[in-house]
Amino acid sequence: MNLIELQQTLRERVRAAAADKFGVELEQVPAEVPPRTELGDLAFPVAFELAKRIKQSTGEKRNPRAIAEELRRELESTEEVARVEVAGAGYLNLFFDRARMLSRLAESPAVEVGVAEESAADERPKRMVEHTSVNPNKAAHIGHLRNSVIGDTFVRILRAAGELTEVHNYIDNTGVQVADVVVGFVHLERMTLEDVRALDASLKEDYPFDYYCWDLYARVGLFYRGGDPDSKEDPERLKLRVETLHALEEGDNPTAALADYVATRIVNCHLDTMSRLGIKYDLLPRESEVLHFLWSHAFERMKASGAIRFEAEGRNKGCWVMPMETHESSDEHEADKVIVRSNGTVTYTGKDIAYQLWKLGQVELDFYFKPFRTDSEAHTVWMTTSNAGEASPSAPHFGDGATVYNVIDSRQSYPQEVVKRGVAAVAPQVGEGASVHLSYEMVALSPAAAEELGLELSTDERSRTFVEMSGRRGLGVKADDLIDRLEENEYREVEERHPSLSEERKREVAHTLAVSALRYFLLKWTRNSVIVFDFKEAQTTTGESGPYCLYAAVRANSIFRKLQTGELEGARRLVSSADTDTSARITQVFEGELGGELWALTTLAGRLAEVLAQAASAAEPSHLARYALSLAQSFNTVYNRRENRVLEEKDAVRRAVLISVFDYVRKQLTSALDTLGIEVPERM
RNA sequence: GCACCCGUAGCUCAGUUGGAUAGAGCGUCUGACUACGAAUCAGAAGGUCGCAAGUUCGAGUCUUGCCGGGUGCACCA
Repeated sequence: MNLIELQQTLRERVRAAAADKFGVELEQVPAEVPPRTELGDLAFPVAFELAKRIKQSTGEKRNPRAIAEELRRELESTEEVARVEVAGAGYLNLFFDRARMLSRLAESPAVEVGVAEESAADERPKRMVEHTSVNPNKAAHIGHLRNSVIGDTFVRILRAAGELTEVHNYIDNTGVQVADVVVGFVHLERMTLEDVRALDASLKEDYPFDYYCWDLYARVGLFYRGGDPDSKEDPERLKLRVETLHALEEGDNPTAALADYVATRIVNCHLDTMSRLGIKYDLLPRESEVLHFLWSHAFERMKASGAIRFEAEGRNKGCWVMPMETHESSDEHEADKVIVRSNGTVTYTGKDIAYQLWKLGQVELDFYFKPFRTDSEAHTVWMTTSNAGEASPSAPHFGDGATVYNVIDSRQSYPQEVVKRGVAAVAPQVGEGASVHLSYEMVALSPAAAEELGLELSTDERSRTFVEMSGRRGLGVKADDLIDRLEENEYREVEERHPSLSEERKREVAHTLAVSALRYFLLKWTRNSVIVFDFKEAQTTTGESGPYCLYAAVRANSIFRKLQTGELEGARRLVSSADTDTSARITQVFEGELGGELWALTTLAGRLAEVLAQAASAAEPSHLARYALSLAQSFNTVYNRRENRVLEEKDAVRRAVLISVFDYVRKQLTSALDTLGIEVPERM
């Protein structure tokens, strides 16, 4: 039995007792963790609610404390509960049987991360998570990292909470951004597909293809503005973009072939970048297939359901639009959203509705799938394809999700709202609840970080609290540069502390620490908070950081390396023995200030499953990040006390309790960190 | 103008479906190592939770109004 199950049992008891003794049917029984351990392990503030309900139904005024007293006896008969106190105005405070709980917790299996792989017989509703979705025309930047890390961590949380997931990284391979880079290659550099291939092959490791495109894209932007970054775009030059875009949508021509080469190459670069952070995908759905396979079918459904209408006159004459009544229109802004332009092309929002309908199993047509690439751990990521000849018969069953989570920055909340409404209008049976916009705020840089990455700042910018990224000003940080920098910083620390490690090991540890610093930094804030990246803050070991959490786990592990063989098993046997004398002595270990602190650590470690469930339902990875930190903090506090030194402990029972608690804590902490995508190294 | 998000300690932020004395980190000050790993820990100082009403046994949390900040409102994505 874990804490969640016990809580559930106790809730049921309270509910039954309320019905039995007071004739009140409670829909839910809120439970909470008391503010201090002295007040117990679990509290039910249920007597207040009952007093109110009794008064409502019978008019009789009952004192909450008296009600709590009556419920007390009911709860005390539970095996795991040592005693119950009525406190304050009527709180029911429960104290667990510490010896019994320790043996239960010590036996419980660790939360398993990522093992809940799908199988053909899996009946669980599928949670679709789309994240990353970076335009495949240049290197990924720091803002994309927040998207990917939030998305990937959310996937890990869902899996750890027992859910079935499918991870998508949408590839907009026929959009404006790809077209612009193609304009650069074709019109600025006068290159053919063969030239681009040759160029790609000639590029060195420190300036790869995605970096090249990053610069080329900036040059194209400048070209559209006639060479002046502050002037307007020249309509004549923009015609090249439109021509290119048309060629991409038509397909089967040299321009489209070049675009396909660029997009596919950049997708590979993005996958490489994300893979450095342990991020993987199941499927790469491409816009080209959404257009070819889904659009016409989805369009018919949208028309048939009345979700969209044709405008015969007015501002949107000739367009198919989705009416948005709740948004007031004004002279300047039309509230209705255009889905199909008057020239017959589809807007991004239109394609997104079609794609979302497919993800939810509401469009019957299907794509072809081909394996795109397989990583070192034999995980294959698939890609959609229009070419039936490439279709793999062994492709997994994609789509047919029950819920869709789209990790997209908060600036796109309006179009996401349109998509949600559109889907619900076409498929009322899935409704709006099936579409979740997992929005997050932007990432800026601290002035110190910007300068560390080689950006030139004005004196004004240097004095501000953060520097905003700006593509136009060239103020941008490539994800790989950022990760490189983090790894270099950590490498210096590792070299100083463990000069005897092999070069390879040092690099490995530095990499692990860098990933922990970056992922933790991106995850510790709630999603709707703007974050300011700073190397010092991310890589500190004394504050709220990944390395701090790792240090606690590494220290815990080092104890177990020094224990005698079999001692851990012996300790487990001792704490799980039913012997009343032993359990009395175990209970004693948890008494007093020192024991209370140890007990608080134990119950905190026991809350992982509960935290995972909350993080999953709130779609908020920062809950888990905060939990990991507090567990690491509590462990460090307990660990630091001289009285708690395991290896010096002479009393056999106390030693066994310390071993069991620390073993449980390190397991829970490791699971929590694993779920955050942070791996615990042997040394650091 | 309309919609969404945010105002909590000097700074940056947490705060579960409304619950007990509002918490962290940084910064400041004072302490603890020939170490089960000090990349750590302990202690101190620091708050009219933007303002004002309302609902409630109970409000940082819910409602309304105001003040202040951010974002979005294309036949771009």
